[in-house]
Amino acid sequence: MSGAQERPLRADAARNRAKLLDVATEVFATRGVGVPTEEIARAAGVGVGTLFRHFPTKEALLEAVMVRRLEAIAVRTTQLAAESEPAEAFFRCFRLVIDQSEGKNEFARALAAAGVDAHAALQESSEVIRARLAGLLAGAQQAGAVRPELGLPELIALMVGTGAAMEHLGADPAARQRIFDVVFDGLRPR
Amino acid sequence: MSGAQERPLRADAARNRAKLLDVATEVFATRGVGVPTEEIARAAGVGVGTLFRHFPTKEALLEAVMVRRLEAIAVRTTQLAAESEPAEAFFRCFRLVIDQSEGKNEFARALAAAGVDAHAALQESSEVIRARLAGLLAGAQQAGAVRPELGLPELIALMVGTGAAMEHLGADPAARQRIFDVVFDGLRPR
Amino acid sequence: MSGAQERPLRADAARNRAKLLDVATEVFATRGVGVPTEEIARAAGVGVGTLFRHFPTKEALLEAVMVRRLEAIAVRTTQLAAESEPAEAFFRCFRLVIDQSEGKNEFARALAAAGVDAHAALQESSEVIRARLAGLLAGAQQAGAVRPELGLPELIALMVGTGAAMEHLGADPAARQRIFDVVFDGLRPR
Amino acid sequence: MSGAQERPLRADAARNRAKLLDVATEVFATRGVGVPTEEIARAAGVGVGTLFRHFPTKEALLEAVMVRRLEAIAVRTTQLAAESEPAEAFFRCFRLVIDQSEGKNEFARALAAAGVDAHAALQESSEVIRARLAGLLAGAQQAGAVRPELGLPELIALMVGTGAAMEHLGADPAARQRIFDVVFDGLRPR
DNA sequence: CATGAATGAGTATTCATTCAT
DNA sequence: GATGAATGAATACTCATTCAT
Repeated sequence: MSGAQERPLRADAARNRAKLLDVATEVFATRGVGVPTEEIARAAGVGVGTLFRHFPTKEALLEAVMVRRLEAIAVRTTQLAAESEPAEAFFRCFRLVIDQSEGKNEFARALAAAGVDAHAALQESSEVIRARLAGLLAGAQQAGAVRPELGLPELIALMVGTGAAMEHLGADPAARQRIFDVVFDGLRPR
Repeated sequence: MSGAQERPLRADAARNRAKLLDVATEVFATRGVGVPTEEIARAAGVGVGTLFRHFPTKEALLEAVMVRRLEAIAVRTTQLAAESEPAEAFFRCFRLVIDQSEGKNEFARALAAAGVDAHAALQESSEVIRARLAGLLAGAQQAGAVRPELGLPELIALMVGTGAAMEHLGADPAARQRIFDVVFDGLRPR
Repeated sequence: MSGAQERPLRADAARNRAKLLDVATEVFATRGVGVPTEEIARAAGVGVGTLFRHFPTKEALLEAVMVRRLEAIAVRTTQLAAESEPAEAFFRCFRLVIDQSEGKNEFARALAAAGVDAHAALQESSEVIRARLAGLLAGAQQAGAVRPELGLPELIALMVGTGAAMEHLGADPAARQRIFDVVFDGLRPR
Repeated sequence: MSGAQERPLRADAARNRAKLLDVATEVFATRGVGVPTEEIARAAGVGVGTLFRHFPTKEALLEAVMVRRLEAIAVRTTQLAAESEPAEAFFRCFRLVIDQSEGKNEFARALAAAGVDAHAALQESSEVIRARLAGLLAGAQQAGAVRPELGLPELIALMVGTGAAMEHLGADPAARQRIFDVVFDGLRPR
């Protein structure tokens, strides 16, 4: 169910792969996707060759980074959905998604990819999230906590937009809260 | 009023400059800022040399594009402010800004530049807009149409975010309207 | 006698031409031949078009600069030869040539061109100088003031070399004199 | 002893680097420093990328070429100084320096760099040579073989100048010898 | 498997020269 | 004649990707 079957990777290879993902996540988030592959490899303590062995393309690396993020979100989302009532779960998830989107506009792209085209590998992860979000939305709407006319596309667009707003706003927590106030109040019926 | 005086520019030169700006605006918006300068020049029907005569740097070209956008917005904003009552003016301007932001995330950058630092040339245009937006915001707040705790930074962030949301959503007018409903309702007090 | 016949040039055109030559001489000497034509034109207070009307090529401009220098040297050389005895005339001319070669290695090139290939226009001026130098050399040799085995090529090479040495040395007059002492003593028989 | 330690470089990499240096030395000497990097790379049988991997800048390549020349001269100079008496050592070194300066005015630049400022990397090599030359000069002066009033700057200038003279003169060995006669006799006291 | 040297297409920018105004 | 806008070939340098060691 998760693409082509892969042999289990030797321990060091797995470590390299994980380190590359960590470094790339950090680097893409803080400095954008324009950073040269060599630099990422060096920061991960491996040669470029190794990077390209694990990820045949720079784009593949970016994709893997996004997938990992999406999967993390999917997991947390599932937890939250289990822990809380529908309405609360919905809003906590919304907030979670935004808070996860630290760094540049890279995550916006990730979500955008989830919503729009999505390369093969992303497809799967984003489908999971989309399904989860759809479920949360429906639950919140049935609970009368969210405007009933909103669809999944609008929800995702609002998440992307709120993420962009936060990114532009910077770190001021009070201001961030005011943004959430606006969006969350706006989401409520009437 | 805006820096060194410039001689009026020959007719053909002015035409080329304008064409370059138009093409660059379009191209940056649809395909991002990574598009080669040569391609922009070719699309404008001139040689690269001409492009670099008018804009000494690719960045200078981008800046000029943004300035033109900001100035257009400033003008329309002023008109709207004069025509309507405070509350209506505020919401019409908000919508105007978003509707002007067609194409990729390029406009988000323009507004971001307006909100953050911006090179010298942008500074002026963005100051004008910021002042105008501040005035509109204050007016709408005094009229009781907008939450009083919001400041200019939050307003700009919300505009950037709403633009991003729209971009991600695509053209569907009903869905766009639902986004506006959320944001505008959220902006209102209580 | 001086190449193709030219119509006498209108007064302003002649002024422009002279100004361009002056500026180019200065600029080539102080900043090398890499300076853009536009800059030379601007410094002369004319447009590039005018520059290229007078000198169809950048190289042609450089050539004209050299020719003027060579002609000036030829004139001074002739004067000196008339005023002094052979031996003194020789050494005064040598010194003159070196002192004229202010600035960069541009004059070395001019003399090199005189000695070696020389584009058509240079040919004539350099021939005049070569003849004059040959005469001075022969006179000094007959007067027993210069080693009899030296030929014109060696003399020119020594001038080029002394010019290069001076250029490298800078302005210190005492040091320059010591270079002259070495070369002049070396030129004497025995 | 000379800056950061460098790992030994793989065999093929070392070969490429050496080939590039050889080619650049030849090409800069015969055709000047204006030769395109691509051409140098092609002549060395590598891609441009390889050239820029070894020398991050065209200027760095030129510098490396000069350093190699200076070092070679320093080595030979030291040998000669050890083999001969002061006076003979001085003149043999002078001749050596000149004979090494084949090709255009490129070596003049190298020596000029040695005499004037020079980028960091050149500094060291040129210091070695300057010290060696100063020693030779002092020795020859104490032996009464060279005019006592000459300093190191004049000596270097004379070398640069003699090199320029030779370059201008071409290959004729008899004529070259006559130039040496003039300069060497001129260097002697009285 | 890991390494990092090699590759070369791609990009912004300059500048001699031409030509419409 | 003079002007300076337009041209486009040329050039240094970057970076994703391949492959010999």
